[in-house]
Amino acid sequence: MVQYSKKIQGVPEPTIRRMPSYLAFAEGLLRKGQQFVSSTQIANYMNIDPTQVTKDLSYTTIVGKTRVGYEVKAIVDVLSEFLGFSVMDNAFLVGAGSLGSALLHDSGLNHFGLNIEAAFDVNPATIGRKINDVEVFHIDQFRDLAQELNVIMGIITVPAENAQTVADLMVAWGIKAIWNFTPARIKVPDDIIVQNTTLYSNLAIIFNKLHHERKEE
Amino acid sequence: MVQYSKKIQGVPEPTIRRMPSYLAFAEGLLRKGQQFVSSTQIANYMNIDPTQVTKDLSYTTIVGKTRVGYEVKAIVDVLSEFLGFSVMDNAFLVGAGSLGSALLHDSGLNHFGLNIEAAFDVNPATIGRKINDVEVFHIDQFRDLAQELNVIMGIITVPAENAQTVADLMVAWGIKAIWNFTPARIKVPDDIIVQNTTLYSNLAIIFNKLHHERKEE
DNA sequence: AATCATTAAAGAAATTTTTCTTTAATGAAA
DNA sequence: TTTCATTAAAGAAAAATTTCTTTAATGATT
Repeated sequence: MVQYSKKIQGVPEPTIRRMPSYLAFAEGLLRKGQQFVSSTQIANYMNIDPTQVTKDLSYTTIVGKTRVGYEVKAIVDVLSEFLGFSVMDNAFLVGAGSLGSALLHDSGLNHFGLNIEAAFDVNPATIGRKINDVEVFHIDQFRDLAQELNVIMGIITVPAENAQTVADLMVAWGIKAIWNFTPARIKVPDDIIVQNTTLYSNLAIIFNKLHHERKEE
Repeated sequence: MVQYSKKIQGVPEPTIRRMPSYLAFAEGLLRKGQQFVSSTQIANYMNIDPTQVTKDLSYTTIVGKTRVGYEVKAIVDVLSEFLGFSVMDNAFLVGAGSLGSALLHDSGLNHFGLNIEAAFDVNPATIGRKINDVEVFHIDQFRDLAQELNVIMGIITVPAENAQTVADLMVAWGIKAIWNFTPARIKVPDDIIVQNTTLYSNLAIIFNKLHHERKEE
């Protein structure tokens, strides 16, 4: 079957996954006052191939100079911009349990362009409280607040069995993207962006390497 | 160049990433009393191709029955075993800040075979406290405790700039695997397993889809 | 009992991602 | 000034992963 349209100009997801680390590295170099950095240096830091770095950076407007490398400042500026870390987007978080409150405490999210406007839960013990200056509301109040505030992302940190219910509510509320931290997979309309982040997948990979994989010799 | 040895029998990492979700789905079905599940059902739940599911499951000992599907109980049992979720491994966590304490609160880790024996920090405010029954020690005490307890994994949840220092200590302490939650990349000997889990990568992917990617039409 | 529809499984093909190779540029050293 | 070594960049090749195709099995339906 002929495919008449696809993602235009899509940057590979593995590339995007690596970029925040390039950025973190460059930010560190910037603080240390280093002006240029070569793909070899970056690759060495990341334990990957140098051409991988140049390929990845070639998706942006950054250009390197032969025998010199890339300008550190340019990497920081262009990459933050490219990754969407330089504009602030608003989010609601549903599920103010342990993982939820950890995210509320994480200043890194703010640093990378995500502002959590409010949190929601059903637990009377947490409702009304403030976690790191973010107020926790009863989930029934979500609809009204979503109207007032310009919120485009919903973060799901409830138990897996409630993920779909929360997702349905978020879609009804007009949210554009959902960051799902449960192992459950949610069904949403095609135009809603879903990103699943399951910590346990990483655990599974570690265990697999520890228990199964024999070493290369 | 001829490669004389490689990973033997390596299961693709994307496969392992998907497996915890298969498992979570199967556990849900088991609770509901469903006895069999087809690859189509699983694929529909995951929003992936059915053959992907059969391929993934073919790496395990699970076999399906034509026109019936896979036995739910078998998926649960074999997958938990396969993913290493059915034996308990001990870990130390360094960095009892917001993310660190969230992990300490997360019962899911225990459910999936990871037991955090102790936590470490340098902040006097947290040292001596117990977080969800896990005691927080000063990092200097790590060496002694590592001797006593059979700990194979170290979890790094310190600020990025301290990641390498902590990793070096962990390696010196004889840890076999490191789960690194910072965006920094750490250098360790080849025989140490490192798994990097950077939340901000996921954020980058969402932003990229929100800001850059045009929809297919 | 015969047909049909659904399914797992295996292998082929297509796609995606990574690694390798070549080229040209240029700062540093001789 | 000339040579040398390092680098980015572009394209080719290789490797990994996903999707497609075919086959055979079998429960359900007629």
